[in-house]
Amino acid sequence: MKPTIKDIAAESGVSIATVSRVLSHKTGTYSEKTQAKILAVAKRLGYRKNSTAVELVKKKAAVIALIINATPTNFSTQIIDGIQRRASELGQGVIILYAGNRNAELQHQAIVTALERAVSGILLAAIEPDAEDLTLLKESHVPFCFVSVYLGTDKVLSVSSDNEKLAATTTDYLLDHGHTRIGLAGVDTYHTGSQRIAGYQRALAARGIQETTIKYGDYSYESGRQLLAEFLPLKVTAIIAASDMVAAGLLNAAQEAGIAVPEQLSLVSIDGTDICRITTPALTSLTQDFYQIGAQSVDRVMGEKAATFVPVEMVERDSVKSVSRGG
Amino acid sequence: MKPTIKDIAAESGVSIATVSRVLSHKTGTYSEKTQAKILAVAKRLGYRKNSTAVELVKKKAAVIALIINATPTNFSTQIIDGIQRRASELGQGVIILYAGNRNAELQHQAIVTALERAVSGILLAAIEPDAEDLTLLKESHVPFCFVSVYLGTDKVLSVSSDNEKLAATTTDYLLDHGHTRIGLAGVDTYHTGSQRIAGYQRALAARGIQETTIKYGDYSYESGRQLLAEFLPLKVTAIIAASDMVAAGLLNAAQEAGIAVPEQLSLVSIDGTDICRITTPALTSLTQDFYQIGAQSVDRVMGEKAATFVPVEMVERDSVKSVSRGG
DNA sequence: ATAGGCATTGTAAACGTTTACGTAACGTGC
DNA sequence: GCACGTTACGTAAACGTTTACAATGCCTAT
Repeated sequence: MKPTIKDIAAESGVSIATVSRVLSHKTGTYSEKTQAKILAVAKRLGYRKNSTAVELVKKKAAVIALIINATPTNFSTQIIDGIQRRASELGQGVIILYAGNRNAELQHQAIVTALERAVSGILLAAIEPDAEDLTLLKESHVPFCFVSVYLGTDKVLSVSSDNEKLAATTTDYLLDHGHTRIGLAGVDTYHTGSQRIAGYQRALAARGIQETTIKYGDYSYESGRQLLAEFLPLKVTAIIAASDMVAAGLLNAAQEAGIAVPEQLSLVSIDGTDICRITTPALTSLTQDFYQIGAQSVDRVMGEKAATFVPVEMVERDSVKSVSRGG
Repeated sequence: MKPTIKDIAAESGVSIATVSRVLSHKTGTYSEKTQAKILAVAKRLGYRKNSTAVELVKKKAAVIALIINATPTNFSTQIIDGIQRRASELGQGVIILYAGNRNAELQHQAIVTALERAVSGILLAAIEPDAEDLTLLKESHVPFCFVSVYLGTDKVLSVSSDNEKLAATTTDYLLDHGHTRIGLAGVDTYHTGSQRIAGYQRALAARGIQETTIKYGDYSYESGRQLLAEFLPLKVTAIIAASDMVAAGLLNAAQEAGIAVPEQLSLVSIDGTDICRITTPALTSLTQDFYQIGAQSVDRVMGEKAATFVPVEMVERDSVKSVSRGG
């Protein structure tokens, strides 16, 4: 049987209270002599604390729940990495709960599971909540934070890139390189997609361009492959891809169709993961700092100082060509 | 305050024992009438069970701990996905603990944390344990299983590809395409690397080839980029890359050096993730079934039937050229 | 009528901690 | 020598469940 503080108490001739105080470092409440004695006995017995019991009496688990879509995006590892490290620094464990694929039922279930465990915070990565979930979360009084999704309000905690600004920056970049017929590929119809569309349209409008070319998708490689054909008749000279995978799909489809990138078609990708370095040509990208997004969301949910928007960075590689104005 | 079974009991005029029985579906121990009454009250009060309390009294958490290296390999999401789904089917949650980067201290800490939580099983993904950890795990009497690592013995549970056979198959594939000067790039010096080297050497020896060309690395893109230069003087016509990322590194370095793939150099990658489809040319790969590796490791650790080795598959794409014998 | 069995419920202990409160011993200052 | 403070420790309740065991009432067979 696993030894408990009771065993240590018996063995060292003190009460369990004293053992508990020593083992949980309540300094100033015990003598050095007893400390040494108890520590020695604990070690000899191979004692290991029972977190469950601690959590029960403290009514809080030192654990952050991360709810995430089952379809693993290529950046989720970076987010998880950031969350894990920062959580670890704050003495928190991380429990990951999958929410299926935009499956409302599973999503709800994941939140309930997190609540049942009395976690210290809930992180929702790339999840668009429905009204019921939002109510459930609010009423639970457990702090929660959306990760890589901004609901357009500051009433709810979230950490992400500023999607609107990000799309505007990318559009401006292409405009500055002389492109005027610019497409936007693979965005969805939820918050993230809408914000990017807004930024894209705003940047174009600022230069007097009303005409926009938006093709919806699901951020996947397949999505990019399929979408290329839809852009061809529209004579765009550049496309902004909503994700690295979409960009890779567009790129490969273009190459198969005999369209040279960047000579005949420029491509900028939003995300900037390793994927961009691997393709030929390497993809110029508006790179998001997913590690920071993860790390700061932990700060957010634990009540530490953190920004809502994490800075992005334009990384130039080989998929964009400058065109002469009016060319 | 969150309602407990005590509140429900008071509200519906029964004892907490009855409430517990109804809520945990101990069918046959309560009447339909009481069940209906209790369920109604529970719902009205917004009752949610306290998993911590349940775990304490049951002395087991319905949770599997997954210990994983901090460096996220590009296949870890697939493994995690497999683990998560199968665990969910078996009614288990998943708690992920990062073990740093081959950091013995953190690795040890992660195991201790898992033990403190009284998890129902421990999964160690892509982790090579030291002797102390192995002892700790064995003495804990918590079932544990290595994932994507085979320690070369059946005394310890593990689920992975058969690395030796996998390397032999890949080598045979290149031999069958007429290659005789075949390199092996990016393997490590631990179990996985050694097993692959053994398979590679065995396959070559079977055809009377004693000369081998092995370059060690760490499975990364950078590793692949650097290694190419070391192969050039050796006049190999084909290289087996220890991972997709190594293959991508080799490929891009080759393209920069003006070496055409597959015309002047053939490449086969071990792993077969999405990366292989994205590069130009697409990489022929010995594809591992990481999802299954994850899923079966859960079965393993939960005492269900599962195989140690998960089948692999040769997927032909565009990075291998046939050469005429003696050419 | 009575014993026995069954269905249903209650009582209370247990799980392994933390911690409020009480207390004993031992100065210390007067 | 006494009040008082401090240090070190013990007692016991509490956290929210599960479950062994006991108890009750009712039904049935004799």
